[in-house]
Amino acid sequence: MPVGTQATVKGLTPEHLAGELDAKIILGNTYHLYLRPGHELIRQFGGLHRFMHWERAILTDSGGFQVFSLDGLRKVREDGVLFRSHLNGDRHLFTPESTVDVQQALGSDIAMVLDECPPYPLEWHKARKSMELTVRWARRAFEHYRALPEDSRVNQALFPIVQGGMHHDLRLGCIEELAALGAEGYAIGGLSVGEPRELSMEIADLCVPRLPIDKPRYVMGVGLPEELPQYVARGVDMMDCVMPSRNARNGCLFTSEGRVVIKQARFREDPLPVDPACGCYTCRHFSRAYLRHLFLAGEMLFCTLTTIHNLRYYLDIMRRIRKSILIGRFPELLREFGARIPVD
RNA sequence: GGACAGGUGGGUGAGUGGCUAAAACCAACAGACUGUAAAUCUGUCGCUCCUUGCGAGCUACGAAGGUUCGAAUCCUUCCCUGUCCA
Repeated sequence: MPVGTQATVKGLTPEHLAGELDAKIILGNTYHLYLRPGHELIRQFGGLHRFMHWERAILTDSGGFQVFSLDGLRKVREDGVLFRSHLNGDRHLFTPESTVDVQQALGSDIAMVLDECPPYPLEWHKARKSMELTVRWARRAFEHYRALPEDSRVNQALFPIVQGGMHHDLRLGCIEELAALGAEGYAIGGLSVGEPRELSMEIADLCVPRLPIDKPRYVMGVGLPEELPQYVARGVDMMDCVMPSRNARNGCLFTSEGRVVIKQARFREDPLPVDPACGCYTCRHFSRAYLRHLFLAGEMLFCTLTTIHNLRYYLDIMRRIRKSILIGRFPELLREFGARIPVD
């Protein structure tokens, strides 16, 4: 899932996303859209889809990640998270209930429960306390969500988020509690917070097989291109990551031959496309030398072209994975990406 | 011809006796980026050497000379640039 925090995947038009990239679903963010432009304004415009002219699916994150990333601008309490706006310092209380309401106003297809995304490393006792709070919040969110009046309720799935730090017993305990909610899908959160990559994989390996197999399983905030098949091999159905879009803007391109840091001097006169094996618009029409020029000149087209490429590269990997599964050749593809087949 | 102002590292530009191999910004080069406070951030950025140390040596603030323990900073002469006046 490409990430479009502020009702835009930075640098792209919805036409890029739906056409060239053929993305089926993108992310939005409750915290950011609540602060600006405001969920009521978006409701006025007929919801996030119409507001941003995106007809396909949208998943909105709850603001739980901002508990992590805006550490210092927030206070976690029993009733919710008290944020101090990063824009102007105003105080806003996010509760499990209000977060459901805001996402109802946004009208996303999948809403996420408010969770506490804790930092890494975190000792067992603190991780336990944090996980238990996340579980209580999830229950409250679901209670509120299910009590929404039928007539005004927007059709929307709500996913709870497994926490528990890097502690196996806490993760398993959390899964047990959340599974009882009978949600339409489940997420694993608290990864991609600075831990070693093998550890993210280890936790996914532990959690994913224990989540309901007939429901979408979503690992939040991962990963590198070569990790995507590995997560899928562990039973992951959904992933999102800012890496393809953010790195594109910063000049780091993912290719079948590894990373290409397009701003490097060695590409000054390079006539080749970013990735000769890629079929994206950028690779079909532009040289590395041209992209490097755009970067050095600070041209905004740079962001557009590189974001198209990186997202296409990610989404192509996912398309290949889906296809290989359908024709029963996923193990071969997994081997091609140099991954070991999981024990489970 | 005259009167002012000024010449600093790739660029802009601070610095007016020692804390200055010289602020800051830009450029250049390299690195980072994981549910986006990110078109952001970090590092390097005169040369050489090594035991890589808040190390040693050399060169450097237009040029040459001088004053001083010590000069980008003060003095003298010269060269150059800009503005204004004739």
